[in-house]
Amino acid sequence: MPQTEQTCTAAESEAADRFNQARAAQSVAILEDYAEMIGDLMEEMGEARITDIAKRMGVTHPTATKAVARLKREGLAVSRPYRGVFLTEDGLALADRVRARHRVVVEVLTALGVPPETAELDAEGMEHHVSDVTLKAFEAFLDARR
Amino acid sequence: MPQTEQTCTAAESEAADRFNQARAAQSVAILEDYAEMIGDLMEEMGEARITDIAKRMGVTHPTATKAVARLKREGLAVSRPYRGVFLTEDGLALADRVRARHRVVVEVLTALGVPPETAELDAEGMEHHVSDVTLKAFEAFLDARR
DNA sequence: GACGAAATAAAGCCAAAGCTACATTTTTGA
DNA sequence: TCAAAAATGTAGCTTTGGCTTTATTTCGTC
Ligand SMILES: [Mn+2]
Ligand SMILES: [Mn+2]
Ligand SMILES: [Mn+2]
Ligand SMILES: [Mn+2]
Repeated sequence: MPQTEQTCTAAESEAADRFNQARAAQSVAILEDYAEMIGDLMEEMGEARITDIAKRMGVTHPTATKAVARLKREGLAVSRPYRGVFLTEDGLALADRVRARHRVVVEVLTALGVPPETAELDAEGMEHHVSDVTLKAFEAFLDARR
Repeated sequence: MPQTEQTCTAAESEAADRFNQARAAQSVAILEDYAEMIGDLMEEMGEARITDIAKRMGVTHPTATKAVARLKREGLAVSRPYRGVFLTEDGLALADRVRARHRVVVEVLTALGVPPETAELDAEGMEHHVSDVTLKAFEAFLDARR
């Protein structure tokens, strides 16, 4: 039977889909940034202290504590009171994926003529909205021009 | 006198700057999306009704109402109770800038081999983190390959 | 070992952005 | 005309991610 029921137009639902995807990406952006950064600190210092996390993120330490609580709740990190924070296996995997994507985005931007410092700044926000499909395209583009 | 005072390392302050810029961009992202979208509705229908705004954004109407309240507070829109929403001169200028940037981002993505539908989806989030410097680079890149 | 400094925790405030539920106004059409 | 439907407003709840302030714990040093 022809489905003529329609609660919204095509333009409406397409736009809504776009905004919903952008919102979804944004809701994990902070998790991604913290995971990547805690991974960096673990690499550099062996562990990630709340103070160092807060300094790197440019926030106060209670804010960092809350973010770490969310990471723990999502199974991405572990920590005991007054001790350092450590990524779980899942957290490490996320950190690695995010770090690799970050690098690709920066490389693409610089390849397009964006100054390196600007590329770093813009990539920090853009990266979270780069889907797997787009990431593959970016990698192919970079490979092709070597 | 040599300024040896240092409250944080270079790595820390650079990272913090990056995250602060990303946060700043995010805080205006929703304003930008609503402004662009209300501009579209004004073009298509002469005015933007709360119901249509909500449908396009994929949110409920109270959420749309709150966003419009913020636009009005920031001098980007005007409206009277139970009537349509209209962009101010500032709001229109913002909408035009945002719409142009959106198009450039989509074009760059497709030029890099991203499928059009994916480009539209990803651009909706990425656009807000594209600085003026990067936008200029994007435009130059597109111009060069014509 | 004790004490001061540093780090961490905990409590609570705020604004933004989503939602539901309900009240009110406007529009539509019989 | 006027009653039902649609649109809009309003109230209030939740989560998130900032913040400040205050309490507690750990650490470094003498
Ligand atoms: Mn980031
Ligand atoms: Mn990053
Ligand atoms: Mn957008
Ligand atoms: Mn857009």
